Amino acid sequence: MRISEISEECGVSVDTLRYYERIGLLPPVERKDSGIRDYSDLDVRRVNFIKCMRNAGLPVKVLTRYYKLVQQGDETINERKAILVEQRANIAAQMAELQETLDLLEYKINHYDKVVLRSKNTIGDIND
Amino acid sequence: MRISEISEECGVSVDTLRYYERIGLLPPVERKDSGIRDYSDLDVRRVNFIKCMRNAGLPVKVLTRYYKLVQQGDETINERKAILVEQRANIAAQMAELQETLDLLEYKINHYDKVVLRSKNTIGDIND
DNA sequence: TCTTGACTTGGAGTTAACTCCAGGTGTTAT
DNA sequence: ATAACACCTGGAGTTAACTCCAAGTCAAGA
Repeated sequence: MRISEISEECGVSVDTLRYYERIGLLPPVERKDSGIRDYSDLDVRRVNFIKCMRNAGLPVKVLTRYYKLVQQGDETINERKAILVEQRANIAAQMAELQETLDLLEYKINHYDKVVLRSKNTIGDIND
Repeated sequence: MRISEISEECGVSVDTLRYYERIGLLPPVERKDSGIRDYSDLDVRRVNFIKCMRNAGLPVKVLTRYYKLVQQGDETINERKAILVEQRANIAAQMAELQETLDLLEYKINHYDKVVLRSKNTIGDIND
């Protein structure tokens, strides 16, 4: 699979794919004789996973560390799991914060609705 | 209120407060005769709001635009509300993505648990 | 064969949002 | 009055994560 294809399939730019490889987040990708990258199905799965994690804001560094451990084999299973557990906690915390913000926005939007309604009859208040 | 106080109270660094003022996210703050900033209660509320929104990832630019509109008065109420509504949608979408990531992490962590258990009796599998 | 388009590399540039610094001024406690 | 400390400014530096570029190579169709 050529780079443009995996890029398309995973929704990650070709520049980003090469960048990930450069920094070691992706392993050195197989090449054809001509030197052109030839991504495997495993690569596709990995890129998809990375994309999902990046979407949630996991730092590239964390993912890189994770895959370094994967590469080191079974001794690192506990450490790997610890990373995932930690990131799960981070995301849960982040969701709680988003919910707070959402509530505040809800309140504000609601407030605007009231002001807009009121100002049809009386003089509008300033609100911020 | 001095800058270190509002910084403490809102959990925003003094550098960031001055930075926000420089870029127009905060209005020019009142000064004492000596030139030292003197934040008002309104400023505190605004900084708290900004902090909450920044926490949720709202870009500084969006917040700046919002406050420019606030400053322009009541004609901009609909536009302001539209910004809030849009951001609410963004956050909701973001939460959905986080949930997906959370589910995937849950699955993986669970998978690790199984592998760890299994490897107590048999030979451990590679997992990634 | 020639052109077109996708691929390669190393390195430089970009963006957001801070964060830090040097050099200077003001305020307060002893 | 002098030391210590918080404040001021303009500007430079930092970090993450890309994104773009120039100059060159390779493969496939007219």
